[in-house]
Amino acid sequence: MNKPRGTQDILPSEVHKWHHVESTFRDVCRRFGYKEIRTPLFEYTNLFKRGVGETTDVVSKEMYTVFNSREYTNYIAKRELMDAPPLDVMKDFMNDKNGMTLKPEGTAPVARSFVENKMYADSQPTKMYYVTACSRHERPQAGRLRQFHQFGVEIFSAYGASADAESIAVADTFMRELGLTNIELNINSVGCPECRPKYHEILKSFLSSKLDKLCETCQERYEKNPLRILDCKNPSCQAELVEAPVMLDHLCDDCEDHFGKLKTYLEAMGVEYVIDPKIVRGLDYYTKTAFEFISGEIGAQSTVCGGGRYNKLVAEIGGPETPGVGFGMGIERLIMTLEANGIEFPAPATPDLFIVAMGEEALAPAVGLTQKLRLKGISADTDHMGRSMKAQMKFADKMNATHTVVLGSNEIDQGKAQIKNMESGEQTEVSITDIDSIVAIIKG
RNA sequence: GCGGUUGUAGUCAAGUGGUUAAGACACAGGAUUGUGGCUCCUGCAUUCGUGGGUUCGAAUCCCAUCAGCCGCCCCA
Repeated sequence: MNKPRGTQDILPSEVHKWHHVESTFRDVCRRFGYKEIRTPLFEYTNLFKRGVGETTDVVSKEMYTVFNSREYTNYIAKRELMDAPPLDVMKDFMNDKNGMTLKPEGTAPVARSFVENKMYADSQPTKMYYVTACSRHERPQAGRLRQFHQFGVEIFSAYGASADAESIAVADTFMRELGLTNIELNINSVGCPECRPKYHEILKSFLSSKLDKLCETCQERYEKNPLRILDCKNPSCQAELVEAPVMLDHLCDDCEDHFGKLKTYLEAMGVEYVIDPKIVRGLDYYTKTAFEFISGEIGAQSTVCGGGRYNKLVAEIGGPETPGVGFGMGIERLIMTLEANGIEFPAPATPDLFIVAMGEEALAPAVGLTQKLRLKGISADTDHMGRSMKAQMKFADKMNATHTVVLGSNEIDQGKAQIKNMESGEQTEVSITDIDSIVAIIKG
C-alpha cells in the first residue's frame, strides 16, 4: 500500500519543524490580534464556484469534488418521474445538489463562516487566522502537492489600506521571526470593477496589432483573461510587452489613492517592498491590492505567500457587502525555503531520564517509577524490548536521554540507585522512592 | 491535462547478458557474569518497482504498467 499521489507523510523526525513554524505563526497572530478559525475539510461546491470563480483553473479543473451517492440516486429517480431530460445527469446533479468539495484554499470557507455566523454584527473589524490542509488535483512537482497546508489571515469589514498593510506585516513579521531575510515582497494593484474593465480595453487595443506575434496560449488569453498575458514567461511575448500599458497607470482615483496609502503604511511599518505591475492573481476575488512573497530557492514554485484584497467576495457568496483582505502561505514551501537558507529549527525534545530495567523482575518497579516521574512532568522512559543492560544504555544514548538510572535487584533491595548524567558521566545516589529528589536532580 | 527523467536492502549506491547481487551508512547482537559515545567482530536483498516478452541464461535487452522526481499550465 502506498499513499495517494501528491500527498506527504509528516514523519516524527520532521514534525518538530512544523511545530516550530506553527507556534511561531500563532504567536505572531496573537500579537497582531487575530483569532483562530477552523472550518470544515469540505464545503458545498458552489461556495468555491461562486467565491473563487468558475473560470479559474483551481475551480474548473483542480477540485476534489464528491457527492453523496444516495442523494444522487434519489435525484436521478426524481428526474425520471418528472420525465426530465437526463442529458448530463452527473453535472446536472452537482450543480443542483451542490456536491461537496475538499477545500482548495482557505479564504472562501472563512468568508462563508463570517456570513453564516453573522460575525458582521459584532464589533468590526473581524480578524481571523487559520492553519489548514488544502487539496488540489494537480500534477505534483517541487513545492507543489495535491494536499498541502496553508497559514492564512483574513480581515473583514475594513476598507482602508491600513488593513492591507497590516496583513502584509503579519506575513513579513512571521517570516522575519523565523529567520528568513532574503525573501522579496512584491506588491501591485489589480484595480476594481470600476477601472479594470476600462484597463482591459486599453490593454486589448494595445495588443490587437501584436496578436499574431504572441504565443498560442496568450492568443487564447486575449479574450478570456488579457491580464494574464502580462506575466507570460515566454521571452518573445515578453519582448512584445515592454511597452504594454499596466493596470497601475490606469487605476481609478479610489484605487490610486488606496495603493498610495498602502505604500505609505508599509513604509511606516518598515516593511520593504518592490512594486511589480505584472502580478496577476489567478483567483477571481481579488480587487485593488495584490501581493506575493517570493523565494528563489524552491524550484519553479517561487511564491511562498500570496494575498490581496477581495471586496466582492462576501457579497458574492450571499453576505452583506463587506470588504476583506488577507493572505495564504504555503507551509511546505515555507519550510523548504527555511531549509534552503540553512535556518536551524529548535532541536526536538529528548527524554529526561531512561530507566534501565535489568531483567524481567526489575520491569515492574521500573514501569512504576517511570509513571511516577511522568506524573511529575518528567519525560521518562524504560525498556520495552527485553534488551540487555548494555543495549539499553546504548539505546538511551541514541535517544539523547539526558539522564539514566539502572534498576536491578541490588537497587530494588536497597531502595537506592545511581542517577547518571549522560553528558558529564557524573552519578548521584538517590532513594528510588524519593520522587521529588529524583525530579530535582533531573531538573538540575 | 502536456513534456522530461529515474526506479538494485531502511538510506546512499557498485554492477551495463554468464555460476552464491560489491561497498558504505543505518539497524540488531556481541567483545571479563552490572553502565552509553571510540574501536573490533557478527548478522542483515533466494533478489534488482510490478507484469509480460526475447534468450540456453536477464538487475542488465524489449514492451506494458505503476511510482518518485523535475518542468509547462496554474497556484501556496
